[in-house]
Amino acid sequence: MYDYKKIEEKWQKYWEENHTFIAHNKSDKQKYYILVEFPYPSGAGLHVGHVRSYTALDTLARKRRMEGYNVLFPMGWDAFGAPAEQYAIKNHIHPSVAVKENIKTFKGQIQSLGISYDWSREFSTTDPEYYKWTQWQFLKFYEHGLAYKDKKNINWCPNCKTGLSNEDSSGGVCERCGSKVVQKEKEQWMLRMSDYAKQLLDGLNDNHFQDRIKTAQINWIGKSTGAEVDFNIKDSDEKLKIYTTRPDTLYGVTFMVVAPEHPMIEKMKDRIKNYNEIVKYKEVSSMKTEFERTELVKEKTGVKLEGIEAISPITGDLIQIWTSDYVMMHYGTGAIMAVPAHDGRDYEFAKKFNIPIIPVIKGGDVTKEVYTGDGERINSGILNGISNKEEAIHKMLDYLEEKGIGHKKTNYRLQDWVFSRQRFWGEPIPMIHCDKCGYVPVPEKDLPVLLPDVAHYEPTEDGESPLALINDWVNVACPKCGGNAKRETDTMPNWAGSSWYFLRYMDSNNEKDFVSKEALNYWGKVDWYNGGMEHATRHLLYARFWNQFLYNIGLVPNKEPFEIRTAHGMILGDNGEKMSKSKGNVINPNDIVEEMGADALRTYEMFIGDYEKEAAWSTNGLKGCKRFLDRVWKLGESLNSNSGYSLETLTHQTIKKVTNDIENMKYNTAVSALMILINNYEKLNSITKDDYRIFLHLLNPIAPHITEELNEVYGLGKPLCESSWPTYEESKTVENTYEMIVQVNGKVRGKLVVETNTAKEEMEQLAKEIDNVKKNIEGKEIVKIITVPKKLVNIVVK
RNA sequence: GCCUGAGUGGCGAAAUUGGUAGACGCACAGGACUUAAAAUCCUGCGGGAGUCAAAUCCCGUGCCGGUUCAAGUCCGGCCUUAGGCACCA
Repeated sequence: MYDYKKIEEKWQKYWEENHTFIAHNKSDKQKYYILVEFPYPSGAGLHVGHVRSYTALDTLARKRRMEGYNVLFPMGWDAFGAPAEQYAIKNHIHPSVAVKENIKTFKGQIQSLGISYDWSREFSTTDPEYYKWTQWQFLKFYEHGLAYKDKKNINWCPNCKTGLSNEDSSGGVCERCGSKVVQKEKEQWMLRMSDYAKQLLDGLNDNHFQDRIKTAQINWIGKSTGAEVDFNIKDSDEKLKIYTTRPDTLYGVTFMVVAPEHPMIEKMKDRIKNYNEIVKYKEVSSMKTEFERTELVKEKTGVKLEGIEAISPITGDLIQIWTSDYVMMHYGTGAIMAVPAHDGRDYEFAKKFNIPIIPVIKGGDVTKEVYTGDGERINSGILNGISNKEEAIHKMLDYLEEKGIGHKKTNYRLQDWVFSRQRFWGEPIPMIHCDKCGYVPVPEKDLPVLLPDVAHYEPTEDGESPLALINDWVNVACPKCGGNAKRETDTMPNWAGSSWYFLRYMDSNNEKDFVSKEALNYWGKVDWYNGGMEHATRHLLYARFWNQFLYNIGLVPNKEPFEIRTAHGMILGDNGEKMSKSKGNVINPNDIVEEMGADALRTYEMFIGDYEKEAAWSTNGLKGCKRFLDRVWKLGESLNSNSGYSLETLTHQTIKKVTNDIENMKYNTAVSALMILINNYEKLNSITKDDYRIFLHLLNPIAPHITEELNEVYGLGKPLCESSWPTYEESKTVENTYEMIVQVNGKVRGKLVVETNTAKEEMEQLAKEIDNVKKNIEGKEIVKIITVPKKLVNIVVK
């Protein structure tokens, strides 16, 4: 019927030659910045899931341009990191070569879809021209004291031979290879993200993220409010500082627990009679990963610190001190006051080790692990008789502060970002270590620190970066004293490059600066950022942290980088499972473009279901959308020479519906509105050119090729991409008549077409005249009549 | 355990935010065209009762209860499911 392939190629060429989608950094138009997460160009090629979000935001971008905005809609590549490296090792080619190949494949695939990206701004995070600035920004973190090196137990993947962030090792397994993560003590570069916990939390009020995304970030940051309280150690100047959210239960403390790594153990070494036993316990628990400490070990373990005791700051009672790995060193103060009567974990521990339990809240059920909030305080000194939780907490806080024993304290779960990876394929951390001067930053003029061109990049056995083996790269003169020094061989995590790429797009060819001030001021924030739910915590938090830092040191004009953040749902295989080679349910977008055309694929992916939810692929559903496009094509054969809209009301309704639906990401109902319109056109013998043009225009952002072609073939006007988005008149979306519903006791007993402006009294009159209604109210008493204009009449009878 | 969502025909899903439940599409069935098939077009399509056919009636949005003239929508309590957090003090 028509050669979609030819048509798609033709219009893609047209857009390219006419620079239709090139964004300009100077314009009288209002700016609008739309961003979809850039892909990781894996060897597997484009996934139909990519097509969903790219098409969705492309639809928005095309509409915005037609609405008169200067739209920035860029695309690039996130290509550092383990997958590219693994792929390269497996196939015995250099990662940079593999990345280039993969990018070529991806780009070709994306271009065949007709997404309106501004390709002039394309870059890869692996381009030295780009990672030069990633390194430069790392130096800014260092300069401002936010990058530091610290020896600490890190999550270590024995298979990938690299350190992992908490984010990358959740569940105790390596996110990439699935191996069991172990603990390893290593010097790591860290970014002080925990300093930003409050700003990252507060900033969420300054943008419009979808609630589920906002909630995920709030949970991740993990704010909790409570108090820090000092317990004196008997016969010592030492104090044991604890953190609690329930200072109102202070009278119920019967023991204390410190984390095995708590520094007090070392300090009190001489007084702890069973020190050897404690050290042994510490060793055993340090072997366990966080995951084992929290998930696998059901039974509480611990050792009492013999020889030292704490003193309750409010009762003066002596309190035994234990160590147990159910207390974490990195949260709060690494020490807790245990209230076994009202905390499940403390209760378990007390039960096992026969420690006394003192209830302080009436009705608090210890066996059910319940912290009963409200209930009368008993055995609680100054709090006795109070039954409101908040009141009790406040009273205790006031008391603690007055006596100088404790104070209010807010804690966050968010930790510092482990920024080192012992890999080849990442941005080298631009630091030099000199025995005399310590760590010295690489001078700006020497950036970028390029990755050396070598033959081997497999990780080393001892866990050092492969870069450590390359002597003439590692050995370097100290920039400060000129003496012998060594380069840092750790590289940055994959998340580094993606933490500021949205800024670079504003001015991606700038050689003098990471982005020019003018470009930053013009484009400002990303107006609409879309990406996967899997990035709602990590990537999104890192990027916000990075941007907030740049803002705080005066390098970018906005504290929050993204105004709107949305997330698409995954596309699953036709069996409802995640697409994977092993399950044989992978759909290759290339094949679909080949067989049905890009427009059919795009239309189907927009029609498949709620954009935010996951959806199972259906080839039959795809065929239905192809059928729809064929009917759009055929509709051109029934044009008459009249002008104006044949179906004025429906046309205005459809313009309204499609316009609003695209804004609300209700693409599925936008398509269905167009299906309804074409169904109605087909019932007419012929339609006008105006009818056809408006229809093509509304469909254009979703199916851009076929609509441009038909617009040209029938000489309906200038290309749609160069025309203004259709507008509707509210008054014309309203029908002259409507179907009035008549109910008796809430049940539909009749329907009647009446004029839209029919008065209430007349509606009631007409309602009572319907035979079936008469039948239903006959011989009964009318209690009342509810009349809703333009909708219904409900007669209530007894 | 805590925090978000979601649960509607055979299937993907709609429902103006309290006002005709199932739009639109798929699948299926019957018919037209064809030597035939595909494609295309027309008709039907939640379940049940009723009828030659209708009209009409009953049931139906995870379960139980409530508010209301009216509930998929609001309230209370459960169940299932997806995601986030989690010995976090």
